[in-house]
Amino acid sequence: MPDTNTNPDEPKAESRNFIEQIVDADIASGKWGDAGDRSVVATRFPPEPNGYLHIGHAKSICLNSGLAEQFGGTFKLRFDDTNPAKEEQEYVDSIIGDVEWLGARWEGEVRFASDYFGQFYEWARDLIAKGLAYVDEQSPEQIRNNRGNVTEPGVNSPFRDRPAAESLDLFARMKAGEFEDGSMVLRAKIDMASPNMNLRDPVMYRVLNAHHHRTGDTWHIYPMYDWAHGLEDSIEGITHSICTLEFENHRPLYDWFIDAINKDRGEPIHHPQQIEFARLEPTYIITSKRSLKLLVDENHVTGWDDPRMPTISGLRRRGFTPESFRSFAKATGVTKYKGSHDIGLLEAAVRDHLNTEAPRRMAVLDPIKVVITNWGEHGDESRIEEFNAVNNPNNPDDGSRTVTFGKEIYIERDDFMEDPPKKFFRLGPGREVRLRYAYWVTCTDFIKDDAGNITEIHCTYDPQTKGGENPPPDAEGKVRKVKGTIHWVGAHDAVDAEVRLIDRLFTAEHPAKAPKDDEGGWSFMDNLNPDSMKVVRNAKFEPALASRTPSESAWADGIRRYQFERLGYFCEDRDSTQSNLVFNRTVTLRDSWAKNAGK
RNA sequence: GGGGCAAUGGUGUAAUCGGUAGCACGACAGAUUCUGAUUCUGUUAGUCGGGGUUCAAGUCCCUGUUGCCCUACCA
Repeated sequence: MPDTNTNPDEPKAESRNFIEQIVDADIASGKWGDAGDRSVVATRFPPEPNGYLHIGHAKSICLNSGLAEQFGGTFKLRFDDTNPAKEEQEYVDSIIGDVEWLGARWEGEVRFASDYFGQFYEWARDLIAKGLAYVDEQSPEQIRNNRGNVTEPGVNSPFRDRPAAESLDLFARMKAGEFEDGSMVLRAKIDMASPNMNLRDPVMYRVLNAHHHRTGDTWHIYPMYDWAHGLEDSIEGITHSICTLEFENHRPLYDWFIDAINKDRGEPIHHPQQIEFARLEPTYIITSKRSLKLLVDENHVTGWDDPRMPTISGLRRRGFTPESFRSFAKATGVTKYKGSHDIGLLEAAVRDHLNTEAPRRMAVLDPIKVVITNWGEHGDESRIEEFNAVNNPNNPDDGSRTVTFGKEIYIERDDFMEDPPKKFFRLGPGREVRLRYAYWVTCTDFIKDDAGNITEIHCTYDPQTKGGENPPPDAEGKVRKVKGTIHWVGAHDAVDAEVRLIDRLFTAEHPAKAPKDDEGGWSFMDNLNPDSMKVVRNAKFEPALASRTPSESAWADGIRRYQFERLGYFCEDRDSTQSNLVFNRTVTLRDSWAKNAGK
């Protein structure tokens, strides 16, 4: 047996993902500073402001900011705004809001790659002077054709060996705006025969006579992502430059650029370490920004923050919490394996959070009227009785509120069956159920309209069950039992409301994946779920849902969230007004009855 | 015909020097319950294939297979 000096009573050390292990090793070896100094860890989140952030970005934010937090290092927020054609201020604003909402705290000001354009330009001139870059006047087509392919080497540009002075002059004139878009580029002089296509003299700058959302018209050339990105990280002193798997083949290029700048240089510039991990790929969701933009532009959804969208703003509007994002990010792990992640994990995470935090309320989505026929036999027929309802049985500190009961109430249409099976624990002719917090009632009759729809149910109540309590034992000592408890809302004080029942936007587990027999006609739009949002306009709410009750604590983001008993978790939509309440369903409760009924 | 990366239950992930394959979600059973929720208990099921080294292999070596990425003046 091996030496087992571990104490079984000691909690097992938390497992570390492969990135944490790298950081641990770097700190131990003193790679970035004094050995053991954890505060040297510097990470960042570098979005391009060309769309709204989605749940995959949320994971990256959690990973990067979480690492900095865990080690006591720093986390920065930087926009990668190197392409003026696609980027807009609206996206900058939404992204900042999303990162804040998630709870990630960045160091100092928000940064922009465009702030470093001058530095990039100087370093590019330096590379030209060293004979490591050149201005190429080939057309885009020629450049593409001369690049070769994965098995064939490319051929050198005829401009590759032009004198540095000539390139320097041309580069200055490119910057000055003397040339047309696409007329020439600055290329790194690496190796046109490299098996890594990224090293076949990649383009560093292109002529783009375009207006930039921050630098205006000062530039006529813009750096390519591959040239800029590693330099941005270098300038900001990023130690661990975390990105997704598809950039693995780019890492040698980023290393080459830094080495090229540092060649013959007195004080070398900082050389970040890039680490790639597999992006989050949740089921039933698409995360391509292009596709998401298409959904918005073609009005398949109402906007980037439509509650069906996998964007952070959409999921927030749907009711998901920052905590649920963080635990989802943690649950999905950090690896280099490109799998897919069950969206059920996100739903489990938000249920878990909301179960402890969300006050309970009663709401009837598809109301059917119930008349208590013997209400007048035990007192004034018009009387209203008050009952105490706890806000959260799992959290006694949440207090309670009052619900009121009278002769007429509403229950859920689903909670009554004319001819129920034995295992149906709800209402049916002759059956008795508990109305939560109120009384036990027995169905004596029901009324149908000409179309055969049930329009009204008649019940008697048992005054001995006041508050929903069990009735006293009978003469033989037996206590009557009831199998089911259902929710209800008093007809006399019910508040009308609109409820949006949100379901997954796509019906396919992998909506972006074309079927095998696709011959080109397929589109991810084919997988759109026609029932992704059902709007219920005649829901009945208990009055305590109309506004926040005094006993209720406010949510950090100001969004009111509740559990509607037996239905699910819901939050108030931003369309909601005092006179027209609108709620979104975040997620249903787990429902083993519905699951078995479906079998 | 090239280069890079990856492979552990249904899904996602752990396993420190080569030493009991663990956790979460799900599924299934049962208990509790004024939410068919929650909670609790139990069950289920896994190291991509083939060789090799070793007392001992998810882990080391050889070899094969499968999947993903790479030929924008996008990021």
